[in-house]
Amino acid sequence: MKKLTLNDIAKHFGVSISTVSKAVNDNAEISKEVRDKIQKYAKEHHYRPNRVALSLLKKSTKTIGVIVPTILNYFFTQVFFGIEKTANARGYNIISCTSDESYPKEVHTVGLLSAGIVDGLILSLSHETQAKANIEHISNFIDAQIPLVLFDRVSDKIECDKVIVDDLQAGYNTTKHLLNAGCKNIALVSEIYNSSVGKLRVSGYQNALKERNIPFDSKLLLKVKKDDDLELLITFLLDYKKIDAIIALDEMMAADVLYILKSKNIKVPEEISIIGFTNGRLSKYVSPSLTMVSQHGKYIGELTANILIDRIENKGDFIPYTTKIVKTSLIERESTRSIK
Amino acid sequence: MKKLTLNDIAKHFGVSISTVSKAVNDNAEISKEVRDKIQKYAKEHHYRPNRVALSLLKKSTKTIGVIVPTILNYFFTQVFFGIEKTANARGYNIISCTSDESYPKEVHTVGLLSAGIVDGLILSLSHETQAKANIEHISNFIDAQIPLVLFDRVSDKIECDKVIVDDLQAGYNTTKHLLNAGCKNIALVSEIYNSSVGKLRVSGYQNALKERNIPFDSKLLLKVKKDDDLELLITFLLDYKKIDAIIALDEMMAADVLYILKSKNIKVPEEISIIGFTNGRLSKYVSPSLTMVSQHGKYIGELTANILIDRIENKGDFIPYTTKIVKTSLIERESTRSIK
DNA sequence: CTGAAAGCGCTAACAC
DNA sequence: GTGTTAGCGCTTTCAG
Repeated sequence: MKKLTLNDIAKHFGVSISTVSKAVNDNAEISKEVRDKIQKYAKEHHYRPNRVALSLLKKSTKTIGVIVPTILNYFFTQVFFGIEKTANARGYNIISCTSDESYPKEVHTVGLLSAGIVDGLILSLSHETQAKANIEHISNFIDAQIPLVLFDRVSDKIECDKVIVDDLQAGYNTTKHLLNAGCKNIALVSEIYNSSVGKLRVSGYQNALKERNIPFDSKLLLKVKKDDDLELLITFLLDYKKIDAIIALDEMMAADVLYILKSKNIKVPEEISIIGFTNGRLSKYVSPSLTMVSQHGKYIGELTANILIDRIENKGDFIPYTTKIVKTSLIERESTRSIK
Repeated sequence: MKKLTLNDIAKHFGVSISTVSKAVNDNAEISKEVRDKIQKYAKEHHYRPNRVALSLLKKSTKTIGVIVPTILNYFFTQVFFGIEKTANARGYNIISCTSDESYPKEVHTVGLLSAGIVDGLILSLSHETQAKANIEHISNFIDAQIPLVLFDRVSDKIECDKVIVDDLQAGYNTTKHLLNAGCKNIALVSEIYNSSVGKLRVSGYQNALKERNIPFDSKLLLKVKKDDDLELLITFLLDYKKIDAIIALDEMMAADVLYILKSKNIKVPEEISIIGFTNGRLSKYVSPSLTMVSQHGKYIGELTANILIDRIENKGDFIPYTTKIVKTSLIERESTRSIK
């Protein structure tokens, strides 16, 4: 049985198409009998109004686009989960896309979503986009008058609603926590040194050091590229200086660091403490379990979706753009110790 | 600047709307000059044909729906990743939905997606749906003539393309592996005892036992409900009998079991071996690292998407439905040992 | 080479 | 209470 349309039903009963439309929408204009018999027929034949036609008419698709750099990362999965949940609760569907950290793919996807298929867009910039700092595609999107909310990986050059993690503070807090615990030489490993997020965390780290008059040593800042051998970099680091603690800007990386240290028979946390970012499942299960910074991904997703939908549904009266800053929490586990 | 339409451009040049349509589509019917100037204008003003209007006209949205029970699970995330990748490569977008293992939510979502917004659907049944075995919503969907591919959690009662994991064989293989290693009393913990997948794995487990004339002991089969205290169940199990090995049907559960055993000072694998299902990130990082069954999630996603898109693009000539069975691999790590 | 018109499925004035 | 009509943005015959 092919998809049923209003026209089909109208023909079947020998009435006009608008009568059927009104009937299925339970419009009181139509006599009770006619309404009932049409509704019964519609139900029996599983009539569903064509949402594409409705979208064209109403200029609203009730779907929102989501572009994240990758889904294979606990933080983004969490955010995505939060977005999906609140969007659904508010009657929206999600079109989900991945930029794979690639600038051209992001440009392409943003372009695609600007063609009227979404009522709004949630985006976290790809690493490459942030490195290039080329955001023309975003400006074009905004010009098309479609609401946009940026989260986590944002850009100052883009004017729109934003939800960000308090990464400066988080970098500061973690470092301070380690300093307070008696650590002196604190290294930091980052795979996202070009992203806004990575830079802020490093700044926070530097701020905490400066406060204690500890000079920043760039050799303690490990910038790890995709295919770099982390083990080798860590080996060099340990040869260079006695290290008390390592901050890793990613959960996997924190686990990798732990793994490498263990394989070198270095005791964690007795000899070196580790703190990682993104409090996912790994951190709890490795041993020693890892002290982590939680960014509250699910909450960020919910907040982002709510801000976007509020703006979608409020078109007309312009509300100034806001930037919400979500605080992080330090989840203390076994990978950090206090040096007396 | 509001979204530009063909009409706007037509007015701007004082030509007809169909001329503009042909011009932007680079139709040779239109003179080179006119084409060029219109194309130039369109590009400068970021004209993008409204995809909703196109969808209505072409009766094709170039999007496919994906409904998974949950995204917060490594296997489904992997499958999703595979789907997204190949769908994008073939020019399709993804509308992603989660059933949250809930029957009503699945019914609702399937209904939503049957209203013309997707060209096809990829679905893995929710736990509740499989328990209830009520699949009327799926039948209705199929009646609407929209291609459907089921993966992993499928149902015999539904006639459509399917991609499944060879769970019977996987259950058999894991059990046999443990038996060959000298294990006698092998327990199995499952949170998905109502799902097709869970049942098949248990059948495979039973087959392997039967082959060795080991009677199946239902007390060794732990059915864990959402809020059950796993630690307590394991304690009872260990009190009941000397256990040589535990098979866990989920990665988190395997890690939990490991955790519980360690906390009881039971050596893994010296005293008890563990094999888990779903080879995610956890398994590699816990210690001892876990021997796991890999279901090749990404490949399943790619395969599923390809089958669906082939069917979408082949409408007309009917190809018989296929069921593809994807074999699993056992990834041996440190949580299993051989008893001499 | 360009334009008029129909139509995808639906809703909402506005007639009757 | 029911029907007619216009139109959302686009493509595609078919005339001119």
